[in-house]
Amino acid sequence: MVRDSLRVLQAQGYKATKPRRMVLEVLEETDKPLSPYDIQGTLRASGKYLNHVTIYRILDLFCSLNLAHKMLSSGRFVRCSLNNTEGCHRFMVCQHCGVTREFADKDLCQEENDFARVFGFHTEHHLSEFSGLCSQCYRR
Amino acid sequence: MVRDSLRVLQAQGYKATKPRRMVLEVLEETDKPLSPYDIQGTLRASGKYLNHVTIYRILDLFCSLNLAHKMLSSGRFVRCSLNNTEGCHRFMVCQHCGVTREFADKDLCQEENDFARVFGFHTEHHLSEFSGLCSQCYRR
DNA sequence: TGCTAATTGCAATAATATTGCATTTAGCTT
DNA sequence: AAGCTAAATGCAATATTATTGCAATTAGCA
Repeated sequence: MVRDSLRVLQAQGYKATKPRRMVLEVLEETDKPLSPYDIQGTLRASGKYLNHVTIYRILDLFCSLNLAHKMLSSGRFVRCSLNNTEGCHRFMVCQHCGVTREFADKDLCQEENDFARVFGFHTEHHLSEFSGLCSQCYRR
Repeated sequence: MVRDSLRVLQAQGYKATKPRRMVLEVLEETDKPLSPYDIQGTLRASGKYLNHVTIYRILDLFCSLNLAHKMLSSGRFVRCSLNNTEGCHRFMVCQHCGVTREFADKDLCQEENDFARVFGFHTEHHLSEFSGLCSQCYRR
């Protein structure tokens, strides 16, 4: 939660400012990726305000600390739910409701690396996004 | 090559226009992803011109026909080298030289799908980009 | 060679992202 | 609790990337 994230910030020498708390709260209220302007809109809707530049900078910082992740397919941001110390970020995005979940599997990562090695490629970082249907939307 | 791609265009009822041939040629001259404006620049350098809107539209079309692919990590475009009928696009991007290769592996795809199913997620489409070092750059 | 639908160019505008600098604030020190 | 200072934010300007509507052009057919 927000509390944990703030601790990460301070542990790295960053201040736990009000704007940063605001962005953290917005990110944690949803499991769908949000653009910087989405975040600004959400805040506005509850009578708060942050300049978009500030939001961009905060999101950059969060990504560098692995508190958030930028989805490649949409450029939107989700909070990072896992302490993903390895270079493997795997996301499932529901095409229908937009719900996004991060998950990790060391073995699968390793297999992917091995596969790439067959082509002489030395992987340092994986990014993968699967789109499909989450269990709820699949049922319908 | 360009010839094959033109055949794909016409088979789907699209015209093999001069601008489309120009973009195809640029894409096939390199194995590094190019932005629409990169493509415009390359053309300019050889005394040719295309409006950026045209390039955007051509690239959209190419992607829809699987003649090109938009890299998620950079938003740039590479030609599609594989007839990837399945929903699995896997790319290796060299961090050092930028070379990008597409490859596919049905088994790996299947494993990824199975893994997602454990979480109740029904995958329809994979996108994955590995960054690391190609064999040449790794040697140095 | 002419015709017509498809394609392209152009101008305007929207959406997204970045920069430099003045102002404000978190968190330390006293 | 008040003051200090580096860090963080807001603002204005601007850059970059992408999209729209419409007029002009062109590919491929008759």
